[in-house]
Amino acid sequence: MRLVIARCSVDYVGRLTAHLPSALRLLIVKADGSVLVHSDGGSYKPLNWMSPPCKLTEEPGRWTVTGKAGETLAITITEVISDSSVDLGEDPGLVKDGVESHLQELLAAQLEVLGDGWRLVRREYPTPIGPVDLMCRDEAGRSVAVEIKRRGEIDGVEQLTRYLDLLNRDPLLAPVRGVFAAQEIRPQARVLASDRGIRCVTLDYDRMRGTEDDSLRLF
Amino acid sequence: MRLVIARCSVDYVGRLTAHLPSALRLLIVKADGSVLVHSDGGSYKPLNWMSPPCKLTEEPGRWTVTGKAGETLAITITEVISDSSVDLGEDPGLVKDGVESHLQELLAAQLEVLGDGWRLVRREYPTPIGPVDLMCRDEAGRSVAVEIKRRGEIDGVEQLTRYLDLLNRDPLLAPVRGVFAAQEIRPQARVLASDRGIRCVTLDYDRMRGTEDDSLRLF
DNA sequence: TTGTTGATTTCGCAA
DNA sequence: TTGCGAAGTCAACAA
Repeated sequence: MRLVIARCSVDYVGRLTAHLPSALRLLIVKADGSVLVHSDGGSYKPLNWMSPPCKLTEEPGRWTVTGKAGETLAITITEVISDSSVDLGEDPGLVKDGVESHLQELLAAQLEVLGDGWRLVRREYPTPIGPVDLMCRDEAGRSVAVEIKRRGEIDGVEQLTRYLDLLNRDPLLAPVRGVFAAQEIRPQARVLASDRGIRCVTLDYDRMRGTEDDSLRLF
Repeated sequence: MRLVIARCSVDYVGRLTAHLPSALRLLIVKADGSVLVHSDGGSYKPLNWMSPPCKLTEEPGRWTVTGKAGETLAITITEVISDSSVDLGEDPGLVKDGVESHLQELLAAQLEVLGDGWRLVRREYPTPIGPVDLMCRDEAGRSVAVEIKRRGEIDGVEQLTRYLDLLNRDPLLAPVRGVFAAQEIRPQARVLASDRGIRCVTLDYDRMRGTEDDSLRLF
């Protein structure tokens, strides 16, 4: 990794055209050739960048980075404050926990959260417009489509509605009811779901994870 | 801006829980207190970070960054390779060109892409649930609502559907047809649009921009 | 302040 | 490889 503090102006031409007037900035060149142009603020997103795969050509006072699809990042450098390189080696990578797939996994294993006697038909039940998170049968054997979100918003209710419209055209499944399950459900989403006869269920992630731990402890 | 090259492990607890095993990484502390943890690869996104507003507490071998909503980023440092600071000053910021608004502008000026004899009623035609990108009349004077996206996905079709539902309640406009125009339209969005009687049009941005240039060259 | 929409989105999974 | 949905999305803009 190479770190350069320099006064530079930057021009990007690709999906869009963008220009950065001259100023002091941090330029990062990563091992894969990608380049980031950071200012001393904003967010984690650079002012400008080039994603790998790309190629950096260096001339005095001018860097040209060319991407795979022909995008170019042209950096004009008028003053270099510092320029250093360091070998960081491979990174072992990030370990995440707590995302939607885990919620889906937990709920699939704990269908009793939705109702006693419920059975799982399958996870990621395929439809022409995308997979339904969980397809179930309730205690009376009736079809239920379950949409799971970390945060329940209107989009999720729309998504479930589309699935239900489609699934209800299948005489082998119909009638199919809907359950919208999320860690947190926004009031607007709750209203819309209610209006469409969709049941909302708030999931307690910590408790569900705890239940999983408990069951593991039994062995 | 402060740049530190250090061997560190990182733990984030917030919306999710994440852990980074010990490795050599670049730590960036920006003027607003935000912290980025970068490895020598990936994209412009850091492995881990804390967005402003936040507060950095530094003890020997341990940084604790606390966000506004109580999220914490704990960095345990076992070896410091380098540690330097530099004042970059304010950044003049980025100037962009070529996004969705430009597509809308181009299509409004080249309605023949949609059909001969079409007329523009207005851009950003207002409705109670948001503006329709283009409201037109076709060669026979029939109303057409046009939704423009850079990439056409299901959400865009839903959006246009909501507009059409609403517009068709207005006897002065009804019946209103829909056109979904985008540089690239995803198959699922195409299926949904087709199912709802919405016409899909793929826009060639470079060609449309070229046409604009051609017309400019006439003067 | 809150909600909505776009993004040079990036990232990860599955077909 | 490609398509598609999620993201600690971020960020700009309107109500």
